[in-house]
Amino acid sequence: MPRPSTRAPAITDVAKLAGVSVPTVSRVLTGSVPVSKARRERVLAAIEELGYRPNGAARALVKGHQSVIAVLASNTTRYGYALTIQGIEEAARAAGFIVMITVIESEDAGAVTSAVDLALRNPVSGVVVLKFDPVGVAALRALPKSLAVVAASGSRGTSIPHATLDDTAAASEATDYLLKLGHTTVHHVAIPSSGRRSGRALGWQKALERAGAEVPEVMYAGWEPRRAHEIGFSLASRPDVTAVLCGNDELAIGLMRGLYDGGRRVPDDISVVGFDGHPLGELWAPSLTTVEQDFAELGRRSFDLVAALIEGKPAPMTSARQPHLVIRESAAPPRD
Amino acid sequence: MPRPSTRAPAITDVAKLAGVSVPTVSRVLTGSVPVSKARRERVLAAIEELGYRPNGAARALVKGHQSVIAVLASNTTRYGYALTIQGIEEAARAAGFIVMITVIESEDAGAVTSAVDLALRNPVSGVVVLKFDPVGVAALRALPKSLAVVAASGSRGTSIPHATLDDTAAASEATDYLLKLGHTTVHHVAIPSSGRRSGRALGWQKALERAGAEVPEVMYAGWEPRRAHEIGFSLASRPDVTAVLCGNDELAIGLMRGLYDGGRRVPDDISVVGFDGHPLGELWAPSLTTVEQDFAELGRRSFDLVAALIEGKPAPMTSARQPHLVIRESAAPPRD
DNA sequence: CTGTTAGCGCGTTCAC
DNA sequence: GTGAACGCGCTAACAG
Repeated sequence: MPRPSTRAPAITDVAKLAGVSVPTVSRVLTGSVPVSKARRERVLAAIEELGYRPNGAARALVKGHQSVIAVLASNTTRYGYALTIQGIEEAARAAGFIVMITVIESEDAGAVTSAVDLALRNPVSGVVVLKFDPVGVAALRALPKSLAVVAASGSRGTSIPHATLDDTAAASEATDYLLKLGHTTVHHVAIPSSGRRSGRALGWQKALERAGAEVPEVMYAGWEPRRAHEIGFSLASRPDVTAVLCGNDELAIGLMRGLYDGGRRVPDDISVVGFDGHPLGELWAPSLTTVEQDFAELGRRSFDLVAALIEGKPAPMTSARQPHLVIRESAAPPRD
Repeated sequence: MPRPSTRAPAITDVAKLAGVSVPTVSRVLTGSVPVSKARRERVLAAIEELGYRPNGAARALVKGHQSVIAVLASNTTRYGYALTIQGIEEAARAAGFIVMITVIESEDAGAVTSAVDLALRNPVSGVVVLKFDPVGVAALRALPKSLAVVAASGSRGTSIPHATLDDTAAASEATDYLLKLGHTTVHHVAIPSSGRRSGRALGWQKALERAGAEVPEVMYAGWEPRRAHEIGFSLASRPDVTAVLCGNDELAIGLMRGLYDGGRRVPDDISVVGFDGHPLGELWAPSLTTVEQDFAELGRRSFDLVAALIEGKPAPMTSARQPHLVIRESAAPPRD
């Protein structure tokens, strides 16, 4: 069983082997100050031979922070979350940063502060909070103001910098589409939201109001496709429901199966539109009409934002590629 | 725009405010040595007032390592990968560790070493490699022997400690099931594998050989459900194919849609069995018969293993909850 | 129980 | 260009 045994080589070892002083090694490492070619090469050779790797903790101690950005999220596996994190990691790695992930299991104050404490125990350069839900909002509140913090979110920010995906407009677009198809109104099965009402629910409601259509009560499904399945099953016995906009694709899929189990057909009896652009949506039968969102891009942008904050540069206010409706098979004109 | 401005409070600030020496503060922090109640409370109050948080880099410098474990993976969003990472993070957080994630984009030597260097620039206590594919294998090779390293994998390990999910046996079970249903043989659509052949392919082949059934050529689909869709579509015109075991559920879903588009019905015309237990599988129509695997548990176990290595304890050789077949609707006896 | 002293590995003065 | 000296924040090893 391999035990961490031999001490990792330190800069002093390199200096000794190369026959130079420690600062000289440091200089070739950072490239801050020129070093004579001969010495540089000896240092490089020594580094190579020893397999030396600078100690990040020592570096961080000197510089005050390390090239690490913390990501705070309530979940890492859900589609949008996972993709956003992937985008953050990708951009971070390209910039020589590494990402630490800490999940916050609930919006309970204890869970939030203990997770934040754990994450901030390391001298991170900045933090990205996935503000897709109430947990994200709570995390933002618990973060010290002195840090470089950005939120990745669906809704626009307040005081702290936000990278956003405007799902409100996209939800309106999807709702308009269903209305235009001839449905008298559109129902909404919602995911948990960061505010009183998610951007998606807001956009849906606005579109309905603008069209003078009735605004049905929102059905809350949490994150569980199974719950959406139940909702779908019960909706199957309600002939007044002809179109449903779902808070995300997993719910849409659960809903469609519930509808199917209840004896209703999509899109013949009822139209369903999802949200996010989950890769399995297009493989469903019927394939899922949905609002595609570029979460990876949101993640990259979030990183760019923190990076700018860290360097004290003005935040690059380039807006993200916005969500857009992708028309497939699951929505159609109503029956009659 | 909030810039990182005011220096974070350090232990000296706390000591000064509490009117004690620095080591005393350290002692109440670590609890290593008893401190008189009066002083302890003053220290605690000062910590509270200042919002002090110990600097992990400084700690790491002293202790030789910090409470950080690095996770190396080729991907963070695919179902099994994401869940394993979730499990690692969960166990790590419970133990006061935080996880850093670095993705390795390809098995190309450059990509591997640069990612490993980036990850190890920080003084991690240990590392977990997701050895589900060739990239994981390459990463393992690039890691220094002096580190506490464990692989989370489907296949059993060689020199380094492994936490495994025995998918070979489970693949045999699934294949046996299809054979028992009356299929003369079973085809296999494979994911990329960490070895020449994945455990899943191996188990499938073994079961076939044991039963004296013909072993068809493996169809490689990569990770893309779309590719499985194409395979399904082409398989639709091959009446000799009556049962397919897929390397994962996403492929199974893509395959089923391809079959559907090619005019074949599942399970009437053809049986399909997936792998992993993706939550959307049960919502498909037909719901997907699959081999469920507890990836989160694999992740937790992987962390427990590194944690043990770090402390120099013998590795806890408790075996993980093993994958098992979940029978649903997508597999049935052949037509004739 | 407590304060003093030393040192973790590195970058950054500052002299030469 | 280069080396010597110092300090980042913290804990461990000593004295008391």
